[in-house]
Order: sequence, then C-alpha cells, then structure tokens
Amino acid sequence: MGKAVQARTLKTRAKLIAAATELVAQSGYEALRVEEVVLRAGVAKGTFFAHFKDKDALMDQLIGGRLSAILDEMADGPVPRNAADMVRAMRPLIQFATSERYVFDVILRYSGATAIEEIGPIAQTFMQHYQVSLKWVTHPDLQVRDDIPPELLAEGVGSFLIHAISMQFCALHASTTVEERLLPFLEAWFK
Amino acid sequence: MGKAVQARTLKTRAKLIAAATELVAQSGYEALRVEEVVLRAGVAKGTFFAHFKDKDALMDQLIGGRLSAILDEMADGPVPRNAADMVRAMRPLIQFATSERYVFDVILRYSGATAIEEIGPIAQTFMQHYQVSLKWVTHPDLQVRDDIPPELLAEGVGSFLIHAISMQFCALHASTTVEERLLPFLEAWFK
DNA sequence: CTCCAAAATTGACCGCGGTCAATAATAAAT
DNA sequence: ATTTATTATTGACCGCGGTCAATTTTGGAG
Repeated sequence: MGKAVQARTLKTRAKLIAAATELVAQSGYEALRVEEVVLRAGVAKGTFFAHFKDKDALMDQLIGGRLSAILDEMADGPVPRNAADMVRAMRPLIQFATSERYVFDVILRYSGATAIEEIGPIAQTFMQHYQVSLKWVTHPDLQVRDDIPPELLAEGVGSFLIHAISMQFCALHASTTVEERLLPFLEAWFK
Repeated sequence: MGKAVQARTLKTRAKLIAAATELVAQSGYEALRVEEVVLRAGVAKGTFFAHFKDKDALMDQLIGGRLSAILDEMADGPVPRNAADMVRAMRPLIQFATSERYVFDVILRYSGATAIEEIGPIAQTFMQHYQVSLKWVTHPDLQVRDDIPPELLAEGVGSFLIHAISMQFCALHASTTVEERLLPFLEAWFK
C-alpha cells in the first residue's frame, strides 16, 4: 500500500493555500470564491474539497494563521502596565478582526471547536489569547482586582474584547472606536 | 395610482410568515428552505424575496420575535436578588439561544444593525436586554459594585451572557452548563 | 365601465458551494 | 516489469439562495 500521505498531496495543498492567499490579498476574504482558487491553483473543484471539508475550513486556516501570528507578537511583547496600555497592546488584533465584517463572523463561528479532536486554527487562537491574558493579569506589576481569580479575569478580557468589536459593527455605536469602548471594561478589572 | 401598500401584500406576507413558522416548529430553524416556505404558502419563489431582502431577514423576524417575547416576560418578572437569581431569570433566554447552533449564529450576525434606519428585530432585542439589565443593576436591593457605572454593568451582563453561551458550543467546555459558567462573571459585578 | 400607471407576482435562470462515481497516479509486493 | 491495493484527482451534477424581465393584479381617475 502507498504511504499514508503522498508528496503530491502536500504540493496540491500548498498550491491551494498559495492561490487563496493571493486572491485574499487582492480582493479580501469575503470575495473569495472556491472556483477562483481552483482555477488559479490549476486543479479541479473536487480536489479542493478533498483537502478542505468546506470553504469555511480554508477560511479557518487563513484567518487562524493571521490571528496566531498576531498573538505570537503580543505574547513576545512587554506586559502592559495598565488598562489603557492593555488596550494598546491588543490593537493589532482589533485591527485585523475589524478589517472585514465577514472576518469577524468567521472568527465567531469557529471560536468553538465542535469536537475535542478537531480544534481548528481559530479555536486555538482563543486559547492562545487566554494564555496571553492570563500571563498579563498574573504579572505582579499589574494592579488587577485581587477578589476575582486570575482565570476569570483572563476569560473576561476575551469576553470584553469580542463585545467591543461586535459593537463596532453596529451603526448605533459607530462613532466610538473599539479601543474607547473596550477601555472602561478593562478598567473595571483593575483596582 | 394604487395605495402605497395593498391589502394583498399583507395577506401574502402573513402566509409566508405562517408557513415559515409551521416549518420551523416541525424541523427547526436550520432546516428551513425558502423553496419549502413558498410551496407551503402557495406563492412563487420571487415573491418571497419581494417581501424579505434575503432568507436571513426572515430569520431575523422569526428569531427576533421569539427573543422579544422572552425578554418581555423577563422585564415583567421580579428583579433578581443576587447573581444566582439573575442567572435563573435569564434561563429562558439561554435555553432559546442554545436550542440550535444556527440560531445563536444568526443572533450574533444580526446583533448589530448595519444602518441606523434599519435596526432589525434581533438588534432591537439587544437594546431590550440592555434595558432589562439596567433596570436590574440599578435596583436598590441589588448589591452591585458601586465603583462601576450601572450602564457599564448592564452592558457587561450582555457581554458575559454571549460569552457563556459561546463556550457552550465549544466541545472543550461542554461539560459545564451555561448557567454555571455565567455565574462567576455576574458575581464579579457584585460586591 | 374603461383605462392606466403603480404595485405585486411569476418562474426561468444564474452563481456558487458542495457531492460522488469514475478515473488516474502512486508505491509497495512479487 | 507487472500486478495490485490505496490514495488523489476529476468534472459533471445537484441543492438552494437569490435575480429580473415579463406578466398579472390592483384601485383610483375620467
């Protein structure tokens, strides 16, 4: 019998990812069409779905990859000193998540893994963000509330972030920025 | 010229809503097909889209209607005495929002109005929920934190609720219930 | 009643995501 | 080199949401 995974497979997959990445760079995530991806990659349509469960699975890869890279930089950066500093540190994350309404929708849809064995790239970045937040709130220099467990504080940061971004896509609150809206919530976590 | 809106229009619209409601009662929201709705309503496919911008607009109506009814009862009920009581009061809301993954996705997608003049039913229920929460946290019997403005507390309740429900759809946290997960966040809002 | 312009309805058609039986490429076994 | 079992690829096809030019219905004006 053949090897579990052939070299050809990796090549095709790489071609699909490359084609998709180029198309996204040109026209954004929402405009991406599977037919355009396979055309550019030079494969048949069915091949796409042999590599990705559906179109969203590709989006999970692409968007999850970007998020993960952003979070890696956040983790490497200095621990913020206060709430305003924390908001500033999350700026790259906010910018990407608000770049397209569609992107944020995909992030929300894939934030929860449907099964333990299939935790996708985006779902992983939520854990990654939790770890970064936990590292921050447990840093001794940061004056966070000591009557709330750090795990809850970290989880709350994620909750507030999603909420603040959601509001951005609501016309009623478009006048305020995400950072302005996020700040008071984070301040509530500090003493 | 004819009247701005004919009686026929209202009848057709009612038939579409009735057909859709019946189908949802039978097979749930996710399984709803526009073709089935128009078949049951006895109209052509194009008629559907003359009444609703797209399928999601119908969902906005149906799901928004249910949410609004639930929130009306919440508003009429007694003001909860503490965090645990507050979680209990939100139970009907949680049950409906978690009844189908698809329902929660639609709620999130429509939570923000895209333009001020077109605030849909679901977007309105978010404001409705905010009002109920505000009423609760400003009630004198409730011992909430007094170092955080009530408006922020009320908005935070919504943020925590969405977060707790999101976690429900993540296999990693399926063992805990939404109510168990929500409670510690609400307790953080109390003194 | 007849005419007419606006409003409502129709259904063939399209776009695009996703399926699957048939086919081709691969690599190990002999 | 030939056979063979496994894996990868193909593209015609389907489901379903959404469009639009053509047609019918409506209700007021003359």
